[in-house]
Amino acid sequence: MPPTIKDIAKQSGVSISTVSRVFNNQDLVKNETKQKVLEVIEALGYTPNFVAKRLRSCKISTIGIVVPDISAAFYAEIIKGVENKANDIDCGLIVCDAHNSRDKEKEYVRYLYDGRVDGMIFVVPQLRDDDLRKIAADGLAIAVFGKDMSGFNIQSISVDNYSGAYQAVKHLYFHGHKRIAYIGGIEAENDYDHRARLAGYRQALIDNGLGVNDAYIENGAYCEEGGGSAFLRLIKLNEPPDAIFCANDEMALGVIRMARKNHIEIPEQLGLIGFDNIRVGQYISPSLTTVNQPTYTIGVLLGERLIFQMTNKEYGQKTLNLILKPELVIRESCGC
Amino acid sequence: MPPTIKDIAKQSGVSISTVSRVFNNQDLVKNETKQKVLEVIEALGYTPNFVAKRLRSCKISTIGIVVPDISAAFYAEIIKGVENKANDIDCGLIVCDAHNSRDKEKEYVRYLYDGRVDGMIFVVPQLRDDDLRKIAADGLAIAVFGKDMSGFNIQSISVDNYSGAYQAVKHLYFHGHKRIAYIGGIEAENDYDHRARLAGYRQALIDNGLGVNDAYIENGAYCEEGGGSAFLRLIKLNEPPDAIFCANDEMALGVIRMARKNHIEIPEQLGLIGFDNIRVGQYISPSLTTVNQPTYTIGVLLGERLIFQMTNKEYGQKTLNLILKPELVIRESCGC
DNA sequence: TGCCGTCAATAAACCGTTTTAAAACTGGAA
DNA sequence: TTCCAGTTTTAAAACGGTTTATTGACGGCA
Repeated sequence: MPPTIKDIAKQSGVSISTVSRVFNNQDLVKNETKQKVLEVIEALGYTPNFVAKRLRSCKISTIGIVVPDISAAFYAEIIKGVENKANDIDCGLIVCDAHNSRDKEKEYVRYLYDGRVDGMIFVVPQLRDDDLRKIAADGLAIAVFGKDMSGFNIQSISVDNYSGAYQAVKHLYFHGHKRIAYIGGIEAENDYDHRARLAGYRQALIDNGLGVNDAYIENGAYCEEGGGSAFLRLIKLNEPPDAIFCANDEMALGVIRMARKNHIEIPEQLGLIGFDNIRVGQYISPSLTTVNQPTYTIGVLLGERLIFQMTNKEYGQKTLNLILKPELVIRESCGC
Repeated sequence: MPPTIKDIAKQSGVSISTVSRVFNNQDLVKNETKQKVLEVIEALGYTPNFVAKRLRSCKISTIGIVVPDISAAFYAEIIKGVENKANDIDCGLIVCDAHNSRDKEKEYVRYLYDGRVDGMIFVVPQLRDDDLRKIAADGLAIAVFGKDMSGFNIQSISVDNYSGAYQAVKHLYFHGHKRIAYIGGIEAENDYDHRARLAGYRQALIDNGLGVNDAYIENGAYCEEGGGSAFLRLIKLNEPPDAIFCANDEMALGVIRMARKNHIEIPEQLGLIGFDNIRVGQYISPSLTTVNQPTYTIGVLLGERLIFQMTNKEYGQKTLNLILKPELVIRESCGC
C-alpha cells in the first residue's frame, strides 16, 4: 500500500490538514513546518491519491466523446480535433465506440455518466433529443455534432448537408447530366443526414427544371454492398440514370465496383459523386468526386464549444448551433 | 448534479445500504424491496459515482488502451477486438491516442495511472521496457502488443514480422524477381518492426542465393511521401531493382504513385509488396499485394490476456509472449 | 410465555482527501 | 495582567459510495 496523508501526518507530527495545506495553499503554513513535512513526504515517496482528491473536489479534467464507429476515418479525424482542444486545458479524453447502435450508445452514456467526465461530446448521436436534454439538465456540459440542438439550449455543430447535396447535383446538371439518381439511406426517424441530403437533391433537380422521379431514389444502406445493389436496380430501369449522387462514399465505392463488373464506364457513361471524402476515394480509379466535410475543424469546434460550456455554466453567449458549409471536391468520377 | 445514492434511498424509503445492496450482493435484499428501489433508480437515471466507488472498493471495471494513432485503421481494429472482450466482463474501455509520440504516451500513462483503470493495454508502446515494468510492478495489470515483454513477466503479443517479410520476399523471388529492394524505416532504438522485417528480408535473400545489396535498402519513413522518394532514389541506381518490398502499405502507395508518374508499369516492370493490409490497398490500381496482420484477433487476444491478468494476479499460467503468424494477401501488384 | 435462529434492513465505520469552523498560540497594546 | 488581532494548527464535516456490525421482526419450539 502506498503511504497516505495520514502516514505523513503521523510521521511528521502534525495534523492531516496541515499536510494537505503543504500541498495546496502553501502560504498558510509556517515555513519551518512546511520544511519538516516536505522532508517526510520526500522520504516516504508520497503522492496524493487522485481518487480521493476527485471525490472531494468534483473536477476530473476529463471529457468523453461518443462516436458511431471509431474505425471510420471521418470520426477519427473529429476525435483528433477534439483532443487538440482538450490538451489546451490539460484535459484527458475518453473515446467510446458506439458501434452504430443506439443501445450501445446509451450504455456508454450511462457509463460516462458516473462522474468519470466533466463533459461529453456526441458525434451523430442516435439518442433521442430527450435523453440528451436530460444529461445537459444534470449540469454536465455537452456538445453535439450532427443535429441542431439549439432548441434544447445545447451547443451543437452541423454540416449543411442540404447544401452539400445541392451543390453536387447542380454540378452534375451543369455538366450535362439530366437523369440524376440518388442513393441514400432509409427514411428513419433520426437519420437527419439522409433527410437533408435527399432534400438538397430534390431541390436542385426542381430548381433546374428537372422533375423528381421517385424511381431514381434508392436505398443503399450506407455501405458498399448496399450501394452496389442499389446501382444494379437503377440500371435495370427502362430509362436508367446518366448520373448518380450517393449520400456517402461507401455506397459510391459499391457503384464503381458494380459498374466495372457490368462494363459501364465512369464517368463516360455515368457521372458519380459521393459524400464524405473518405481516403479511398483519392486512390480508386476513377477517383471519386465527393463532398468534403471539414472533419478536423469540426472536432476543434466541438472541443471549443464544450470547454466553453464547462467553464461558463450559462448558455447563450455563443451561437448555439453552428452550421458549416461542406465543399465539393472535384475528381474524375463526375467527368468534369 | 446527477442523483446520488442518498436521493435514491430517500425517494424509495430505504437506507442507502439497501440501495447499495441492490447494486451489489443482490441476494441479501427482499425481492419486493429490490423492485421498488430499481424503479426509483430507473426513474432518476442513477449511476453509482465511479470515484466514490473506487475509493472504497479498489475495482472500477475499466481498462485503458494506448495506441499510437487512432485514425489508422490498423489500431482501430485492434481496439474493436479489445472492446469485444472487455464487454464480456462489463468493463469500460478508455482509448488514448498517443500521436506517435513517446511524451504523449507517457502523459497518458500518468493520466491513467491515477486509479482510473484496472488494467492497461499498450499497442506498440514507445515507452522504455523499464517504464512498463514499473507499471506492472505496481500491481496494475498490463498487456502489450508489438514487443516481447516476457522477460519482464508481462503478457505480450507480437506478430512475426520476420516471417511476414520473409514470405513476401520469397514470394517475389519465386516469381522471377532477382533484384529485390526494401523500403523501411530507420534503425531506431525502439523500432522493433523495422528491425525484424529487415532481418526477414535479408534472410530470404540469402536463403535463395541472392546477395544483400545495401544500395537496395532504403528509408521511407513509413509514409506515402517517404515511400515515393525512396522509390525515386532506387530507380536512379545503375541497376535498379525489379521488385520492392515495403515495410508498410503507406510507403507502397507512394511507390505506386511515383511509378505511375515515371511510366513504370506495376507489376510488369516492377513487383511490389506491402505490409499491413490497409483498406486502400484493395481499391488502388494495381491492387496491392501485402502482408496481413490479424488485427481484430490481436485485439481479442490482448483483451483476454489482460483480463486474465486482472483476475488471476499471479503470472505464468499462460505463455507470456504469443507470436502470431501474418499471412501474405496476394493481389495484382506482385504480378503473380 | 420465553428463548432462539433467520431473514431484512439499518446504522455506522471507512476509503483518502479538501475545506470550514474552531482552537491554540503568538506578540503587542492597554 | 488582560485582552485582542493575527497567525498557525487542528478537529471535524464533507464527498458518495461499500461493508461490517447491529438491530428489529417474525416464526418455531420447548
